[in-house]
Formats: sequence, structure tokens, C-alpha cells
Amino acid sequence: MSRPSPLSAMLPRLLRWASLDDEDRGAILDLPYKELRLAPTQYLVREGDRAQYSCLLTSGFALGSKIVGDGGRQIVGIHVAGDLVDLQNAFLDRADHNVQALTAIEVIAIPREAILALAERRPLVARAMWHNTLVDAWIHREWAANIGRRDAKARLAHLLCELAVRVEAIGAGSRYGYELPMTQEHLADCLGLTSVHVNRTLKALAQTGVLRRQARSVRVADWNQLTEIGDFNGAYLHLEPDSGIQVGLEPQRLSA
Amino acid sequence: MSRPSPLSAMLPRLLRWASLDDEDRGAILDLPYKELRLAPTQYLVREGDRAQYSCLLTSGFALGSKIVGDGGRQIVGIHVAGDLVDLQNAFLDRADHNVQALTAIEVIAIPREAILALAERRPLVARAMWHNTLVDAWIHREWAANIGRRDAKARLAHLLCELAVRVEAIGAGSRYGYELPMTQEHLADCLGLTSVHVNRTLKALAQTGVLRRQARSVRVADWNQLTEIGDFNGAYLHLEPDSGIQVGLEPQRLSA
DNA sequence: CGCCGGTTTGAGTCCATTCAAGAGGAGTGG
DNA sequence: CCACTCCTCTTGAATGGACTCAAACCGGCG
Repeated sequence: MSRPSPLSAMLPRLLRWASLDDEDRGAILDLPYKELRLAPTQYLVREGDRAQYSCLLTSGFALGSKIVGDGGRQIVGIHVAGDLVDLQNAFLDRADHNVQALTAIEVIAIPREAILALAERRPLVARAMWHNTLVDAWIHREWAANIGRRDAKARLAHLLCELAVRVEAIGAGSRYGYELPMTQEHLADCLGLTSVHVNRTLKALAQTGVLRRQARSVRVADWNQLTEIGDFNGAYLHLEPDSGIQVGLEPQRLSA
Repeated sequence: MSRPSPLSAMLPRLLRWASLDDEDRGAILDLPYKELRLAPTQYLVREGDRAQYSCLLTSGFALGSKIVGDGGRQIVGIHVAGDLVDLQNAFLDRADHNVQALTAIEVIAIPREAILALAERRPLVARAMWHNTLVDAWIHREWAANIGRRDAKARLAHLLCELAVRVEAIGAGSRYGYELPMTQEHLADCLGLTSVHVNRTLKALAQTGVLRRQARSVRVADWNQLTEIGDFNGAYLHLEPDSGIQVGLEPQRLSA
């Protein structure tokens, strides 16, 4: 008996978005691919590359970033095991951002033509991948709101909440305590802050008692208070059942 | 002879992303829909709604926004005529952000089930819509970088460049001069600034001579300098042919 | 005419940055 | 095993960009 294809790691993610039949699954497992291993700091794709592959991250952490004119870096997304990375490379001529290994990572790279062909033959798989993209866009909007309209303490708390939930969802820890392989400079580049200020803000959070930090691990002493400080509602991650809670003001019907 | 279906306004946008045959086009034109007109400030969807429609904006300007805990507003996107708005509503249970009319707008609302059915029957249409979503995500990443890592002057210049190119692309003006129906407070909420500071920054830009502003119109005296100040590369809008310019550092091949 | 939303301007404050220096830790090599 | 280096974290002091508060101005409109 052969060991299961590494592509099977793609199934849970896609099944989150659509129910796929045996033919759909078979088509996924038949995709051509190559496995890659990258050491920390190595680039999977660089902004401007004519990237030919879309990737599935099977282990480790990666991050997406953009460099602005004066050399500043903005991290635009964090990827954990199971995430589909660079689906946009299937369509867009050039990579719009860097993807870099944060820890040692393992990646399945799938040629863009294979992704496109799969999407054309298997509508439900296409739907699942599209859905995944829509969730990514949602996450981006959350980040924009976080960076643009919250102060440093709330921004940081919000990010730590997001990471907690995502790490917990892949079984790599719990929201009350998890390993975070990011430096304070990484956090700063996610949040539009400087590492110095992240350091001070982290200290301030620790002093209020909501979290304790040693080395690269985060211990959340008071989850509710952390979500409070960070103005965090995890619905956008789509990792928990719909709470049914209305987050807006009075709902208004769509009317002609 | 009947007047052309308002749905035909959807074709140019989708044809930008995929070449569709007659059957594809027919399926689009057969979509059920209703036409809506909204006055300025009216909401098309509110965050938290169970939205049942995806929309095509056929005239006017709209904007997407999120409200954070302390009442602050972050604008997460600006929509112009021809844009597909709220495609995510076809999949996601609840709207993740508000969509609000900036000017008087006309909208074609299509039931989510119809979008899903179309995507399932017509793979190339699905592909075009997916592609559109990927471009949206790219735009979001640009915004994150803009808000997180540029100073006020560059942020504002970048936004004015983006709007110039988009307005030009729909034939509603030229990048050297266009009508902008946004208040300074709107601009501020796009950029993570306050309206007071936008006012001062606008004045500073005017004083360097790159632009002149009267009332709601923007005149760009020196386009190149404005793109310079705003660190703007319009590739992400996908409105102009690929310049072939490498924006990253030395490209690096994907290798095992 | 008087209101109203938006713009403009000023003065003072504060959050976050910059610059700088030192401490802690992990890995490397002699 | 220790010296050395490189990163990261930590802290202090000074600076500055953007904010807050507030008032005045302006044009459009009922």
C-alpha cells in the first residue's frame, strides 16, 4: 500500500467550503505537484515574479509581505499549515507580494495550469477555491480596519486573538497558550507599528494581566478580556459555527 | 425590439478576466435580477446582515466600510460603475462589511442562488468571477500596505492615483482631472487618518504644485510626481497592459 | 436669511517614532 | 569550554507626526 498523497492535505480545507464527491476528490489527488522544503527566511515567491505555481502549506508558518518605496515592510497575511497560498498565481501574471517562510516549512506546489484545468472540470472544487479566496479577502478587510482604526494595544490584542484561534483550529495549541514563532518586528510589520512600540505595548498588556509572554510563547490568562481589548470577533475566520450574533446596527432590508 | 438587459453591463467586467462564449453570455443575461436605486448615504448592505444578493454597480460610486469598537469607521473599498460588489454574499452567511451609496447609485441585485447556479453550470463564468475576487484581494493588500506603512502624504497621493486610474478606466474623467464625490472625511476613513489631517495634507500637496483642488474635483498637474510621492504602481488594478517592469528584487526561481 | 454639512485654521497634546545603548540568548568556531 | 557574533528584546530620552478640541469660514439650499 502506498502512503497517502500529500495532496490529501488539501481536502480538509476545501471540504470546509463545499461538499465534494469522489470524483472531485479524485481529481484533486491526481493533481501534479512537487514538494518543497524551505528554511526560515527563504522566499517561496517574490513580488514581481512570474509565478507558475499555487501552493498548499502543509507544515510550518509563512507570511506574505509587501515592500513600500522607502523600504518599509507591511505583512499582509500569515499562513498556517493547511492554508492555500498564492491561489492568485493561477490567474495573475505577476506575484503581487512576497511569500516567505517564517519557520521551516513544507509546501506542495501545483502548476497554475493544473489549478485552472481542475477548476474548469470540477465546478464544486472551483467553488471551494473561490470561497476560500473570498474568506481571504474578508481577512484582508479585517486587517485594514485593524491597522487603520485601532490604537496599538487593540491592534496587537486583535492580532494575538486571530493567531490564537487559527493555531487552535489546526491543533497546534490552544487559544489559552500557543507557540508563536514571530519576532516583535514581525508583529510590528503586521500592525503598521515599530518593533520598539510593539515591545512596550506587549509589556503594557502583560501588566494588565491578560497575557504572559516568555520567549516565543503566548499564554492568554483572560481570553474574554483580550477579545474585549482587541475588539475581536472571530467570525471572519470561519472556524467556528455561526454565532448568530448581529454585529451591525439595526438590520435593513434590501428594498427597491 | 427590447432594450438591452441591464445585465449586459456585467459582460465587460467579466470579459476582462475570461473569454466567454455565446452560451456563457446567454447564461449571464438570463440571470434573475432586480434593479435598485439608492440615494447618497443609503445602505445597500449592513455588516451582520444575512445578505441574499450579490450586486453589480451600474452607475455612481459606493463604498465599503467597517465600524470598529470605539465607533471609528474604516473604508475598505471604493466601488465605481461596472464593479461587482458583494460577490462574497453568494457564499458567506453574513455580510462582513457595510456597502453604502456615496452618490446616487443604480444597482443590479442578483440572488445568491442564481450566482451559485451560474458558477456551477458555466465554468468560465465562475473563473471570471473568481478572478475578479482575486484582484479585489490584491487591492486590499495594497490598501493594507498603504495604511500601514506610508505617511499621510504618500497615503493620500496613492489613493488619489488609484482613483484617477479607475475613474479614467470607466471613462468618467481623466487621470489629469476628475470629479471626486468624496468628502475629506471619506478620504480620512480610507486612509486611517482624521479629516483635519487630510485637509492639511491636501493643502501641502497643493502647495508643492502636483495637484489643485476645487470643491469636489481633482486636477493633477504633475501625474508622474504624484505617483512618485504616492509610491504608486497601478499594476494591481489590472487596467493597463502588463508593463513588464519587475517591482521586486532579483527574482528567485522556485526550486526543490 | 439662517441653517447645515463640509472645509479651513490654530493651539495644545499625545501616541508612536527615532535614535541610542545595553542586556539576554542561541549558535559557532577556535 | 569559552569567546565571539548575531539576533532579538528591552529600556530611556527626545522628537515629531497625527490627533483633539475648538472656532471660524464657506457655499448651497430650504
